[in-house]
Amino acid sequence: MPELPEVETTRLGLLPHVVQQRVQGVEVRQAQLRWPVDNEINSRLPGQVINALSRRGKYLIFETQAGCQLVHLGMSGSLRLVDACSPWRKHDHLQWLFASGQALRFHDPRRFGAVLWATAPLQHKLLLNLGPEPLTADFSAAYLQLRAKGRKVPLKTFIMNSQVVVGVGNIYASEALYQAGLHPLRAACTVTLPQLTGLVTAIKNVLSAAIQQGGTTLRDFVNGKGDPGYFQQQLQVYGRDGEPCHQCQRLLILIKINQRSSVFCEHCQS
DNA sequence: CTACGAACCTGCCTGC
DNA sequence: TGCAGGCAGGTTCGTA
Repeated sequence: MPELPEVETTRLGLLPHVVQQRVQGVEVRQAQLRWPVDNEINSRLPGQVINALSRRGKYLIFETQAGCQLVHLGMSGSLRLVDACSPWRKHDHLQWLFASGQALRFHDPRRFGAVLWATAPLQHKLLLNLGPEPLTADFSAAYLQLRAKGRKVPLKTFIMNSQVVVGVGNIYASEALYQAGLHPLRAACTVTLPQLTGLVTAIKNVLSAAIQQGGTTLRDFVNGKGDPGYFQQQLQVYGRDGEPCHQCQRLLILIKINQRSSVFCEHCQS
């Protein structure tokens, strides 16, 4: 479900309801997620005040004086604010109870998500080697050129690698490559600097637009308040295989790249 | 170092 | 109606 725009949408939605709130209690009903829920969530988090809610890549970081809770939504995870006494739904695995009487529930049918604890989150093993944030100046064509040197992997695989740049998942990689007119199978090292410039611009454009629209809802993504996103109405290629390209009217092609569906236009992307 | 496949899980849709 | 198979927004890990 969530790529960077969905995680950011979740963060923005939760921000006013979570920051400065004291965690009164934690209830873990299913600790077996991608990795077992860290014990510190039970032992150290209760009683702490959430000082800030930040994001690194697709990780949400709940900051407290005692340490930070990291939440990754995986493929199907979502966080939702509910009334503390509202009934638990199937696949609600965790709840954080706040002094306000609201509770934050972690819902994740596939359990690919994670809830972890770190005293220095950016030094955590899973965050330490992440590439730059796509919406900062660190993510530039010059940087990409440096990283692409000698890499023969498909361009789509390259930009979906979180060590290269964070936050670009299957939907937005497909959209950005289409917008930049670049073929998803192009070997990364063959892309010229002007083309990388266009690609960087396209990635920033697509992600920014998606955040503005509240993310993409294909099945069940909702923000912290339970609202869906609207960016799916602006998808140009993802999920449109067999339909006409909006630029040339030829039919869009679907191929598998690393077991992931990749839709593109053979005529407009090279 | 790079590249590829498998693995983690459940739900939903398609076709027989 | 039932069931098998394939698919899904992510990421790590083991193996060549």
